[in-house]
Amino acid sequence: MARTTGSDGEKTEAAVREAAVSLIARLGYEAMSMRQLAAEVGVQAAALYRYFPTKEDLLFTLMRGHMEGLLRAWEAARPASADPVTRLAAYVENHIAFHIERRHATHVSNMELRSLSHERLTQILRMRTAYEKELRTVLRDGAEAGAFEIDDTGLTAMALIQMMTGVIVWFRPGERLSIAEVTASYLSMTMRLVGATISHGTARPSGRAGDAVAL
Amino acid sequence: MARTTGSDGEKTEAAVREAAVSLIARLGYEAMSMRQLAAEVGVQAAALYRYFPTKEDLLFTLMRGHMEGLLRAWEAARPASADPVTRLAAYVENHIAFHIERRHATHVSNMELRSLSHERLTQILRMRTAYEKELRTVLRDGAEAGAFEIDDTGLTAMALIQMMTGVIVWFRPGERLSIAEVTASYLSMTMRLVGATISHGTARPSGRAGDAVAL
DNA sequence: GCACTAATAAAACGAACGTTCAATTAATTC
DNA sequence: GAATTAATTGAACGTTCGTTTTATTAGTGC
Repeated sequence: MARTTGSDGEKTEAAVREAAVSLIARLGYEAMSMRQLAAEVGVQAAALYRYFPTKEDLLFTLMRGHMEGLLRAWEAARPASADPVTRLAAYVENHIAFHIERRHATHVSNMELRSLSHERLTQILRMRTAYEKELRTVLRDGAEAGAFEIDDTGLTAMALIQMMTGVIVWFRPGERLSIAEVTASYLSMTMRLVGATISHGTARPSGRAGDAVAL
Repeated sequence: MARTTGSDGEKTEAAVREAAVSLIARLGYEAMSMRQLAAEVGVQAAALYRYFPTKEDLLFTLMRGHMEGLLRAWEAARPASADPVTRLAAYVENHIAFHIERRHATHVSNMELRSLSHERLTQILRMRTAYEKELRTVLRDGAEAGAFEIDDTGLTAMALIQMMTGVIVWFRPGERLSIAEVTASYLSMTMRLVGATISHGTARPSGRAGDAVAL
């Protein structure tokens, strides 16, 4: 009863991460035991400690990966265009697509922050702030260019992010609405919320094809 | 080593509830131990069981009280007027005021649902749905009356509620913005989001005095 | 095929958990 | 002021927790 046939470190680690995201999203970090996680992976609890020195290390690794992915996704989606409407549309589309695709991981990253040590919490919040700052910049540029009408850039950015991220609370793929429909609605609401002047036709973004719909 | 001088059941129960809301909001339900809670109240852990038979009973009691308070607050704030803009403004103002005043309890009610038994979860969700339905009704009536331009009433209601409730995540009383300023901004964003026709001057609501600001 | 390393199991650690129970004292009732 | 009730303590229960240690087997390099 020791090393099992076909065992592979990389596969086990990946399975642990995947199972952990799912379990933490469902039960919460504190409520998930290492034995439960191990059982889900099909391994003994002690085996987990070969990959993650502590339970909190596991949580932090998951969160950091999620935030890095979010920042990378936006870097890849960020349009070259300087047009504020195009840039805002790209932000909204990327945010919604990313969060719907990774509902569980987003849940973990948003709900379990209090289980991190102070130092690691700071690290995650720094990444989150950097991501939010991107939206504030788009909004401020747009307001200065006269494309948006915004009272308070910071407040508006927070309101938009909360609104968009909230999608993961109620949206279930395959139900009444498609991802494209949801994205189109949120895009429309966003543009109205920031008082976008209806230049560029109906603010049809350039971004990825297929998930944008006329407003 | 028994009953202490000046001890009073009602006061102790109230102190337990207050301390529990604060502790659960800060640490999370699973992470808060009954001994920790008892220490905060200045009592031994066993004393808590005189008021709440189990830890989950305590959580449920807090959540139910919070949701009942929210529904009652809306019933009291609901305007007699049939004007959609007035009704929507009242909903937004009540929602933001209530949630800012009870940040901790809202946190608990929104984040700890998974720690409830199935039956009790259903009970809380029923109340939440009833509250959300009030907003959907306002939106639908407004759309039918031509006062709002709304794609999808259900989706818009969820987006608005997420946006408004998100206030408790970043808002801290006494910082840059006052409650009145925040409420005014959210009111303005809400009206633009639903495409409110700018009837009734600038949608100046009738509701409570003092916390509404011209848009 | 032998030495070495990677991956796991099995068992155990002390600590903390929610909860219960019996004893004890303060307040209240008559 | 005795009897009764309300409020709490202190100690203990069995369980579960995250983690560590040791032993054992599967795969890898030569």
